[in-house]
Amino acid sequence: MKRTQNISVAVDAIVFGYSKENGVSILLIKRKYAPFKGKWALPGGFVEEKESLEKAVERELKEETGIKIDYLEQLYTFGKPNRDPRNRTISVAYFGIVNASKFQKLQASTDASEAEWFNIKDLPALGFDHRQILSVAIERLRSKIKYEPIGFELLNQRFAFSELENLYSTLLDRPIDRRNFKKKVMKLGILEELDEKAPKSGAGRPGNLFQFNKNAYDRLLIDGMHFEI
Amino acid sequence: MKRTQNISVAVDAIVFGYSKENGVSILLIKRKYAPFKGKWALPGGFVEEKESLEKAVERELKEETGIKIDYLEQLYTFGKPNRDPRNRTISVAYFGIVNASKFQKLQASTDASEAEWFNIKDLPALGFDHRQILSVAIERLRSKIKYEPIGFELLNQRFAFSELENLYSTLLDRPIDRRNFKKKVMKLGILEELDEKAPKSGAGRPGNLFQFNKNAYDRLLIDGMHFEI
DNA sequence: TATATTTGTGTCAAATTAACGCAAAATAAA
DNA sequence: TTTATTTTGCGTTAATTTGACACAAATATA
Repeated sequence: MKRTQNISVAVDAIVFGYSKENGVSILLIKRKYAPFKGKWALPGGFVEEKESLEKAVERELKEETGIKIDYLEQLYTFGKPNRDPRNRTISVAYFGIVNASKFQKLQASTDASEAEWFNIKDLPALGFDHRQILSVAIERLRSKIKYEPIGFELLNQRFAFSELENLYSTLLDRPIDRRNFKKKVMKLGILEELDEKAPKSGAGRPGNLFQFNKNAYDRLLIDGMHFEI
Repeated sequence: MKRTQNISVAVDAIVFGYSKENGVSILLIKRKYAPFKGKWALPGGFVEEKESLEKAVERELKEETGIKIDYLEQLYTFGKPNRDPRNRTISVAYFGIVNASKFQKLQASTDASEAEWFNIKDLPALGFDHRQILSVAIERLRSKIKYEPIGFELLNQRFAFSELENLYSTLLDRPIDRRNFKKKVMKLGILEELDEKAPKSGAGRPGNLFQFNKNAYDRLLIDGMHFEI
């Protein structure tokens, strides 16, 4: 077969993080080179000859942000002919999540790096078609928490129940009934309640810590779950 | 930026069709050239320089099978380094549906062409990683009919209710209660019952024709629907 | 004409959901 | 120290939804 094609293949990563104080955030980098030099954009870059797409994402994330991802799945492939001003590039976008502890860590060391977290409600202008990619990712996150316990990936391994509640009501952008929510989540059987109390944060009765049971979750996925809140 | 990459970009199409007699089927072509010459494979091919990915799928489908699709959405991008024996190729796979009338039509003119419908339970050996792509597509179809009325795309515009019931029970591979199913579907408010009777086919009381109301469906999508059967 | 087949319309108990009440355990204010 | 205020844990109850069936009506077929 003759080679007449001249299309580049890139990957981009939309990485979500969460904390109660900063809300749902995504990781952006400040571009060092043209095009869009100095502008904010999604971390990503060109795929190397012998690496898989996933490896490419992980490599780029490490290079550009120093972060190692906790959850990664393919989001969508963007391929409009003129989305890159240089030459035609199709980008396979990946959807990633880091848990709360890593999210906090990067925040502390942000100054040195060119990577920064931005609350999804307060985003800067972005290069390329990254704004559009981001919209697709946010939509995916919103719908995903309704049928997969993906929300747990955003928290630490052990968390207070109110953090989970807070996360869901932030993502769904509406109040949720605390009592009914807890009943529903517990009935899924994927959370273990620990004896330990959560570290105190302000007023109120201290609650137990909870943790996510991965095995129970995998069993659930086989049957298929629906988790309408 | 230096061009060091040498990756080809292709699209593949998984096109579903349905009829009561032949069940859920997908469209395959017999390859005319190496690699996998003479083997069955998904329709598809390399993306041209200035066309979008969707246009590429539509073009390839027309060239290879003569069919025009009724529903098309991106499925997944497959990019393992050695999935094509020639040189590295990533393939953006698309998920398509044709409605029953077109499905029948191709069947009639199959002999001349190299395209053929295969029931998804009785598939031939496939070239490349197309078997894996197919699995992802079938999984998508199975899960999609549970939260989007995508099943209607597989039928004709006007259909007997039993055809819909039959489609769902075929796809879900289990019996469904006809009466409860009808109640649930009708409550979605996206079907209109016509005065006309369905053309008779065998014994039994003749039923009304139904048709899908696209406007009502779009309204429903905004709120989000769940359609657990 | 009797029988089998398919469609249309219900019924009803069980399970689930949504809305809310209230006491217990902590901090914050008086 | 006493009294709010806040947050958690554990309910109750009515309304709704689901799942399992019953049965009559309209047609083809034996």
